[in-house]
Amino acid sequence: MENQSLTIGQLAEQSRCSVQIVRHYEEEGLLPEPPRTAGNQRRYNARHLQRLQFIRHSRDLGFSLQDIREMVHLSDQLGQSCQAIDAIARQHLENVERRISQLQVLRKELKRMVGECSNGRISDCRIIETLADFSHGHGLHDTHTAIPKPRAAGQRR
Amino acid sequence: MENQSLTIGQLAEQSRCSVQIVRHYEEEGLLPEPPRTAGNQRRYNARHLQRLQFIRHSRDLGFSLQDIREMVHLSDQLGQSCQAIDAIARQHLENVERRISQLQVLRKELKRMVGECSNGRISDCRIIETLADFSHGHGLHDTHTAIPKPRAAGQRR
DNA sequence: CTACACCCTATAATCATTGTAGGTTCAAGC
DNA sequence: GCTTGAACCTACAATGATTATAGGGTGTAG
Repeated sequence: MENQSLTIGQLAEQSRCSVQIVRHYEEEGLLPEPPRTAGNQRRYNARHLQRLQFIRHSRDLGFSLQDIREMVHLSDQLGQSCQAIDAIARQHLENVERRISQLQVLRKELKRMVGECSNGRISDCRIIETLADFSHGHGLHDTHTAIPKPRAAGQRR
Repeated sequence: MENQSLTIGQLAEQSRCSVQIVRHYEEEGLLPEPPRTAGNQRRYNARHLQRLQFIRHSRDLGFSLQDIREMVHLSDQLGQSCQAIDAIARQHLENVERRISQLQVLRKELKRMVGECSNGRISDCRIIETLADFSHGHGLHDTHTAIPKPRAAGQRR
């Protein structure tokens, strides 16, 4: 059991996060405040890393920080039932499935659009026409699903 | 050809937008500044409505305001080729398709997670375990696709 | 002419993340 | 022991699209 301490930079690297976002998660109450050196720098241990990876993985799966906050707090109470966590996950799964069907409708319309464009004059452009024409229902009108936009990955540092 | 003028509220209602967002689109250069009454209130005509519907439909399809700005400006130059617009649409279609496959991977993992949770104690919870376990690759790591989050619809006013 | 619904501008909040500015600390090499 | 430079610190602003709030002014029906 290697008990060595990690700098924030090492922690970030090992969890595919930016250094800033690690500090942000601490501020948001997702990651416990680590001890500091005499010079005020954060020093982390393996448990911090584990929690950060939990957060990062959950974000990859599209959970909101609010969802993750709840799951993290729930998971600290080991004796409790995990019904609440299951409920969050099921709710999220529903959102994902709704979002997938919306995007499939959308893909269909986009495909039709680009298929019909013959790269002619703009005055004849089917894309413009399609976008301007609002009269055909396309089932996209109740899109209140909270799938967060994926974060940029692989470009920290 | 009914040439009556619309208040901003009427325009918003007919295009399923909020009043605030109409003003915002004007500020962003997507919607031309309409004439005003002596008392400084905006009065719109049918062409404003048409453009706003173009914008709204494009947003429904997930185009960014930047995309729409380009398309709107391109579409004002009727003689030009519509290659550029086609390129924007194709690019967006690619983003949508990438996003769909990501979400499908994600759905699979979520389904497995909720399937394995037996609503027992948190100490045995498979969901927590799955989220904490970061070791299995799941192909979600390069998610820099710019599909905008769908706006809330049906709750303006 | 008075209500009152609707309009006006300006500014802040949302969400998750990145970027910037200006300063401090740690550790390696000399 | 001292210097250097990378990595750290805090604090704040920006992103993108939209909603919300505050504090007013306008238009029109009764």
